[in-house]
Order: sequence, then C-alpha cells, then structure tokens
Amino acid sequence: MRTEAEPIPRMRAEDRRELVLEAATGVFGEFGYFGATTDQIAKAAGVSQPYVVRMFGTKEQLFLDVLQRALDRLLETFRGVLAQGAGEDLGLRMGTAYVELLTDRGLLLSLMHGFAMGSDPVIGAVTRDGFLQVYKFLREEAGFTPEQVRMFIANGMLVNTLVGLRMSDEYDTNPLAKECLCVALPEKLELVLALRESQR
Amino acid sequence: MRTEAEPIPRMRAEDRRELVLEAATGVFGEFGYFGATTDQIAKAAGVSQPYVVRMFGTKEQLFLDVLQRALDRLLETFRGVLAQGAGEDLGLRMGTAYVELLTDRGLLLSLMHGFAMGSDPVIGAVTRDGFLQVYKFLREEAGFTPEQVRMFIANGMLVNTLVGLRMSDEYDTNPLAKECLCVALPEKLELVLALRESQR
DNA sequence: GTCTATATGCGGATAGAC
DNA sequence: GTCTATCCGCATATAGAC
Repeated sequence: MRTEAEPIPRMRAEDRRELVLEAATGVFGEFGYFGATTDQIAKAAGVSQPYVVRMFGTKEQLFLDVLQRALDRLLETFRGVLAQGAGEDLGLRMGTAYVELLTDRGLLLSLMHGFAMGSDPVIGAVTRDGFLQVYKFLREEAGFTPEQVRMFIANGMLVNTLVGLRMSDEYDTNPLAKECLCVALPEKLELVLALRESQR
Repeated sequence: MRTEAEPIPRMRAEDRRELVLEAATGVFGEFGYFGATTDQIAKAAGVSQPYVVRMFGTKEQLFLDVLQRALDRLLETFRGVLAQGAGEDLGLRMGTAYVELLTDRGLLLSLMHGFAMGSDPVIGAVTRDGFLQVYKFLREEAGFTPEQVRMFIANGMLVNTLVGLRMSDEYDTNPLAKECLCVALPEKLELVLALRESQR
C-alpha cells in the first residue's frame, strides 16, 4: 500500500546499474559465480531479483560485466600510479595500490573466481584475455622486466589467496596464521589488517 | 534387464570410495564446489548419483574429503622430495614436484577453489588449516627461510592461476599467451605444456 | 554394495502490472 | 524504472528394492 509519502526510489538507469554492479561484485567475490545468487545480489543492492536479471539479461552477463568493471578499475589504478612517476619504487607503489583495491569489496576476489573458471567457454575466454591485458600493461607500459613481472603477479596471486582464505580473521587467535601473514605479506600486512574491521 | 553374463560391478567400499574421490577431485577442480554436481561426479566415477551421496553423506562432506585427500598428497609429495636430500636445489625440486601434481587432474585446482571459499564457516576453516599445514611444513620441516617460503608459495599460486585459466590452451594460437607463460613459468613450462594433451 | 524412483527446495528467468 | 507473482528446471537428498 504505497502512498505519495513513500515514493518508489527511482534513479537513472546508469546509476542503478552501477549500484547493482557494486553489490554483485561483493557477492560474486564472496561466493563465486555459481555460489552467488541473483537474489543475494538484489538484496545487497536493495532491488528486486527479477529486476537484476532484467537489467543484465542473464546472471552470466552480469558476472561478465562485473569482471570487466573490475579489470577496468585495476588497469586504471595501475595507470594512475604509473602517471605519478616511474622510479625504482614503481613495483612497490603498484603493489600497494593493488592491495588498496581490496577496499572495493570483492573486486579482486571476483577476478580470482573468474581465473578459476578457465574451462568455461565464455567466462574462461574473457578472464584469460583480462589477465593478458594486465600482463601486457606490466611489460609494455610499466616497463617491468620478465622477472619483475613474474614476481609482481605471483605476489598478487598470493595476496588474493590469503584474502580469499580470510586468513586475517585468525590473526589474533591463531599464532601460526599471524606468522604466516607476516611472512607472506611484508610491507602489505597493515593494509590487509586494516580491512578486517571494514568487512563485517 | 540384467543377466548373470553382465554382473553389477561390485567392489570393496574402500576401492569404490577412492574411485569416487578421484572423480570428484576432477569435477570439483573444473567447476568448483558450487558449480560441480553430484551427478557429474557420479557419471565420472561410473556409479549412480544417489550412491555418491550415500557414501559421503552430503556434497559438502565429499568436498571436504576431496580437500583432505589433496592436502595429504601434497604434503606426502613434499616429504618424499625432502627425504631425497635437502641440498640447495630443494626449492627447485619441490617446485617441480608441485607442478607434477597437476597430472592428478583437479587436485591443485580443487584446493584453489577451496582457498577462494574462506568465508564459508566449515570449508573456510578446513582450507585455512590446510594452507597453514603447508606453510608450517615449509618453515619447520623443509627449513625454508621466510623469504623462501613467500616466494615458493607465491609461485605456487601463480601456477594454480595459470592452470585454472587454462592459459596453455592458447599457447599455440595466441602469441601473448605464449609469452606470458614463458615469463611466468620458467623451468616449469615444459611440464605444464605436456599436460595439455593428457587433459581432453 | 548399488540401483531406481522420487520428494523437495531453490534459483534463474518470464509475464505483466504500475 | 521497478515491482509482484509465478513457472520451470535442476540438484541434493531420501526411500526402499535387489
């Protein structure tokens, strides 16, 4: 029973779309493509489930859009760091920027879930291409040596894994988890720990 | 209509269980926990879907058993390498052994999918513990320095990612994919490429 | 030890009103 | 632009026979 006093919250399609993409990023990041439901995403975005499907056509298309958005942000962030100068500490600054992307809940984790879906004919093709875009950027734009690229990406995947594992949840209670985090994420530890409170 | 000429293939529960675990490892590795279905696993193992559920109680328990088996094999493999001597090339030999584990289809990929499920109350707890077991082994048994541990695990996660992405599928057709693989997996490239044929 | 038949619940998608 | 109602298929799990 709606009255004029409580109007349906409408907004421009573009804004609503961004809102849903943001919500979907968080849910896909936490549960993966198959584990996430369009209803969870809808609730997180504050809209109805059919509307989510309506906006993107299919769940798969929504996931692809989430991946594309995540990739765009990642490259945009890296280019921003590069634009501030390409000194010897470029790798370190980009590593820091990478970890700071974790504040956009699910962004890197959605990509990670995508990386594990290489055998899917459509999602696999998109994620492979996205990964290669990043590789190409590091080599050709950032000017990393092959060895630097390898180390940079490897460390990124390590960060993804530890965040996906929620290892920091046990930082205070499990001494081994604390030690593992200190060893695996030197320089980045504080950033990762700072995120604990902000997420649930 | 069965006759005595085509008997139902029975076997000891233990053997059948191992058969199903092997099949489940492959399917979970390819599709992840939510993406895989007990029916796919049953077909891969050559048994009926209800029997798979009957044997393990629930799909979740089956996945947990798959993860435990994978972890056991991983540590068993590492201990085998360590037993052959702890020279300076230990890291290299263990890295090679790790990649060779890829021949057990889905073993490392199942673990990777588990790593992405840290927020699941039960699966997350198990995978965190498993990851820490490996960390502990590397530090305390293999005697790696913190830096060696970080590099070793980071490279392992990089291998997982590229395999999960099926990047090697494009080795022959996409020059950038080829270059990326050469850069990311020096020393391990041949091993990974050799696996292409053996999988589908 | 293993199957067939089936109950049940859930999730993506569609129809159509407002 | 956004919702409610609902269909339909699929996947896990159960019941029970052989």
